[in-house]
Amino acid sequence: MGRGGTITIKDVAREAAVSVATVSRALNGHENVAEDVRRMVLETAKRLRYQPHAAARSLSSRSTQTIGVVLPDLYGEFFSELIRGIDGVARGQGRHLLVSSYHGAQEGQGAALRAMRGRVDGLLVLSPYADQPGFLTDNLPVGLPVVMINTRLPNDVYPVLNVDNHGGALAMMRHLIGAGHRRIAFIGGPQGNFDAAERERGYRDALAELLPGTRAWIVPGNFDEASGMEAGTALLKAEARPDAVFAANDVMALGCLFAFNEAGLQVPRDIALAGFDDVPLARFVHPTLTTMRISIAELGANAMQRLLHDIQAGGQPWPEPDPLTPELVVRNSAPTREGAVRA
Amino acid sequence: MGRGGTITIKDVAREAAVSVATVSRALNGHENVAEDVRRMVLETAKRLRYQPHAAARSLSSRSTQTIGVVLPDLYGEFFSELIRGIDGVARGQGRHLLVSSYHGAQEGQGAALRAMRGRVDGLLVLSPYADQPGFLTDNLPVGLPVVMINTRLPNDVYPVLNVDNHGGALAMMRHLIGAGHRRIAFIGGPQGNFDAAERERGYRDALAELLPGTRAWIVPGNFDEASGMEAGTALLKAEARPDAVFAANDVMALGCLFAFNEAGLQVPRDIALAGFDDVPLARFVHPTLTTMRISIAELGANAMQRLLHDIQAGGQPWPEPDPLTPELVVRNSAPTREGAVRA
DNA sequence: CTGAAAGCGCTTACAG
DNA sequence: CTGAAAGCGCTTACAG
Repeated sequence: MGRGGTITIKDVAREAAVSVATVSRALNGHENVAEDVRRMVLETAKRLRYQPHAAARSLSSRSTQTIGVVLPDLYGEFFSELIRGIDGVARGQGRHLLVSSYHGAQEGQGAALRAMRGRVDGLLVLSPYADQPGFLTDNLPVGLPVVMINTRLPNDVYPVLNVDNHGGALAMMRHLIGAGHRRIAFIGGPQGNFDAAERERGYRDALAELLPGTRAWIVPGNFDEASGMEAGTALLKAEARPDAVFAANDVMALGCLFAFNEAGLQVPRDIALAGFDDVPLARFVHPTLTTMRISIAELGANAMQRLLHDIQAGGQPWPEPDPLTPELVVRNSAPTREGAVRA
Repeated sequence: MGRGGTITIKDVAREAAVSVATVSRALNGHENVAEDVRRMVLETAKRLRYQPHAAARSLSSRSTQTIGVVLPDLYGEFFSELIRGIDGVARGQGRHLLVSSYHGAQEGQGAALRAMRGRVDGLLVLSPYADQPGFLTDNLPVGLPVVMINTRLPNDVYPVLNVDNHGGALAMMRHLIGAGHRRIAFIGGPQGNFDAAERERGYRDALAELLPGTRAWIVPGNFDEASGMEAGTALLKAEARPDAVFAANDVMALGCLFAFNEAGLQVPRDIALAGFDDVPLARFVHPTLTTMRISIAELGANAMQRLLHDIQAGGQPWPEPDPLTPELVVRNSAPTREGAVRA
């Protein structure tokens, strides 16, 4: 036995009276082992409770069977769902997950990326710094397969899995307009936020296409509840208030709903309201919130699948993966009008 | 350079014109390196973008700088919060996190535990199988530091971080009784669930101590919303309904609240209601829910701290860690009575 | 303070 | 089908 009482491949070899090479082959299911020898080795390994040492195996086989996941944070529903999706695929393939968060700071993320050397076979990265020139290439080992998630990339060095925010916003606008709304205001998201910008672009494009001549009506927000409340209050001050409000995310829609309730307005009778994301709360508020559902877990699962494909395929050229399509969820805050066309 | 274009310690040594031993010492901050040599090595390593190979380092140093986290699942708020707490401490100490979920099946967990060999310096485990004889010892390398989380253990082989569910239930009962309630019903949790059993025990002990002679009034539940609804409906059918209901968790309390609303009862005027956990929804429902808050992130952080201590301390004897104390959160569903003593 | 060498526990050509 | 040996990229006594 090795020091510390752990069983090594040598112990198994000695006990089974074969060479370590044979033990290794038997355990790894190689073809070139006599059937009876294999059985005997397997049984010996089991009896000794032998468990291969992962670091040693990684070092010689140059494969770790683990995938690194580098995220800004591990907190909250979004990342939780993302990890769930990633984990589901990983388990199915017998891969381990090395998760790493860097809590915002750019230098922290560089370190997190560099520390992955020798620990993982590939990397899933969600990063706001990804579009900084050289950031990825400076910190990532060359040749390591990487898939980016929900990230704007300056070039196509790595495949990216995004959400089709533009298409989702278009779909919501089609729904609202189909339900008869014409004066539709939009509550925007934080400056520089990619998701928010894409959703706003979808709003504008829908107006241009479906209600030509209508002016865009956009109030600022920053994705939190308070900003949604403020936006809602501001909208009610307009001489002619909107007949529908589309918030760039659910949390702001919830704040907006609160403002409408405070003002004594009835949603959707007096004013319709829609969000984006389908947060868990969306189905619990009154009225329940019409929104675009994004399956974050699916996003994670797709990214993982793509990464595993890339790891196995080696350096094949990669077609850009399809973005994830959000799904319209019609609830009570913005119902489909009787007889109107379903979006 | 090594194959694949990666830089190894040899490359740094050659470039710096010293031995690999010196490079290793300089990089690891050992004392016995001349200051100018160290500077030169560090600079060379930086210039070459050298990053030590984690597996190689682990193999020779017998330390991985990573902590394994084995959970039943990665899904939902509980595990998300737990991981957040764990991650916070891990980052502070420069440790990586290898997370593993086994989705319920016992065999899956055994495999997850065994696969940790050579990957981690210690393990954080949350397991419903932990009290099965031999389960832990059969699957865990001897000598590997382990801390269990929220687990009932047959003996004290490993330290356990638990939540003081019994004390929490006592505190809630003190609050309800202090608010003047006398007919307090309890909605129980799933059979065999440790948390649920402890909370029920707290309920019973509080009755025995504070309202001697009162019979316990317990309706079954299984922690989900539907069972809370059923329990609430059942309670209203009693000839004399309770004046307060204490549900073993918030989700059931929410279901119960729904049942009361349906029946036209006003909470808390007609009947008070309390839960346990402080889920995010608790502050959004009407009326807001009085409950016991458990800081799951703190539970995770404490467990991680303890584990790191054990890793560093070697085989010291471990005092059982203190359980986490839940905190009473008084909201509108069960307010403190005017003039009543605060719990 | 520095280097040559052994060793960590595996895998994998290379011979046979 | 099997074994002896080299090698993966580090760290760390051991000499000097």
